[in-house]
Amino acid sequence: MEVNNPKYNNQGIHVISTIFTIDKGVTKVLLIKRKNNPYKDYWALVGGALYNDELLIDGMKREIKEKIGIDNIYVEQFGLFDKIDRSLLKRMIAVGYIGIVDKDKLEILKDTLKTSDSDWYPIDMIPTLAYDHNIILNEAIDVLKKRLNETDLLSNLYPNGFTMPEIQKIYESILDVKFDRRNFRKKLLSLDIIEETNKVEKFDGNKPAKIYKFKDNKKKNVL
Amino acid sequence: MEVNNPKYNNQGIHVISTIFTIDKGVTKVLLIKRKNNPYKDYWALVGGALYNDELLIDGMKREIKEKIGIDNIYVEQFGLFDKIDRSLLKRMIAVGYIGIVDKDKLEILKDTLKTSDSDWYPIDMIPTLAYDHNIILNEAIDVLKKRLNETDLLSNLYPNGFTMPEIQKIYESILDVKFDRRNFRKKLLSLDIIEETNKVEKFDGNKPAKIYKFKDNKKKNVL
DNA sequence: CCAAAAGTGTTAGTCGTACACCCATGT
DNA sequence: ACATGGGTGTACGACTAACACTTTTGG
Repeated sequence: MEVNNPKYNNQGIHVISTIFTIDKGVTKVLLIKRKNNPYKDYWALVGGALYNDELLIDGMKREIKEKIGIDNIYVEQFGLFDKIDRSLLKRMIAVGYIGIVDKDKLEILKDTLKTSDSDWYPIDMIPTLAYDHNIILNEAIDVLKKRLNETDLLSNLYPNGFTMPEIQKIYESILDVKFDRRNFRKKLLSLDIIEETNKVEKFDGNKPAKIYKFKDNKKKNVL
Repeated sequence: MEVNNPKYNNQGIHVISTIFTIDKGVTKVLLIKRKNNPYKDYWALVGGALYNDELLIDGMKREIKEKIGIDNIYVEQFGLFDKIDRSLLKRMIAVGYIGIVDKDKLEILKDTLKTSDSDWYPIDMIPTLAYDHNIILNEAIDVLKKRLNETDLLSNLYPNGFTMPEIQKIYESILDVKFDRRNFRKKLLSLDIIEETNKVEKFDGNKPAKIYKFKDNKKKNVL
């Protein structure tokens, strides 16, 4: 390889995350507002340029930490974005990541070195984003639905376990369908990805719900 | 983005293909022998560095053309390989591609500008390859099996149509299982990805077999 | 008419889907 | 005791898997 060959000496990698949450039945994605050019004051997905000495996943986690202050959330790769002019300064290839979090358990930074704001946007009310981030987000939404039963995406959401009604509402919100309670329970149990704990969650005036948790060896990755 | 920031000013993209064929029931992959350092005289997968002005898929097809002389075969993305030291001259991220071809219908070059040999290797008899190509190949073999029914991977194999026994042998070779003839036919027809032609293929002394072909709108991509 | 390989239909089991009643709790 | 929401079982239809005989051809 000729290291300085101009045909390929001006390239870089972006790592871009689509971080979702379910807020009262509405699927939302986390956007940040850019402080600097290019795309100053545009909303954007959380991400940035990979460093030379980082694995992709580590660069992604660093960017998430820098831009919204959150440590170590589980995200997984879902696609590549290679339009030649998607970034104007350099030839940048973007690697897309997906994660799902419980927004009420996190403290999202509003203002950082490179961001002036952050907020959760319903996925059907997304403004024009920086770069090709609208394209990345749309693909992420499709992949999110396909991955629910195949990967560990939901593992961030309930670190302390969940009840059947809770997790069913998550599935229903993301997939935009309704499931029969009995069949949903049977199906999820039959997938061999969750297990019962001996705890229950009590509500005011209701029958307590059993708490389940995801098995450790839960799901296989896909990409 | 600070274009010359040393944290990320020395990166590049590899496009690497795993091109499979089925040879008398044995799944084989195409390897080339490298003419130059690094890894001079090692066997390797077909691939190389992406140019700045190319889409990934176009760079992949250019590399396939340069290294084995084949035009325009169908390949699809299947994964990313990001080990920090996978290439020593630069930080290189590899994008893996998969394709399946009929080796008897192609004229594979043995000697090119950068290659001194090429050959088909059974996937359980692979030598030590250049770079991280053994890792890439192993992952490709897994993905190949999962994708058979989901994508257009088989479309290269039979541009002029195929008989049920032919395509069944391909499935059986790749998946390493046996199917019941009746059930295989029913299943493939039920997938709505193939259609009957009015042609038959005659064999010596046997009942002629109907020729089917893949529908144009056949399958959806996955990655 | 024989050998070789292609074509076809039926049955049993499994999985997914639809659906209604009982149970535990707090007030 | 009642209101609220959680837990459970059964019956039907759809899909998957097992299995053997008939058809067409060339020699």
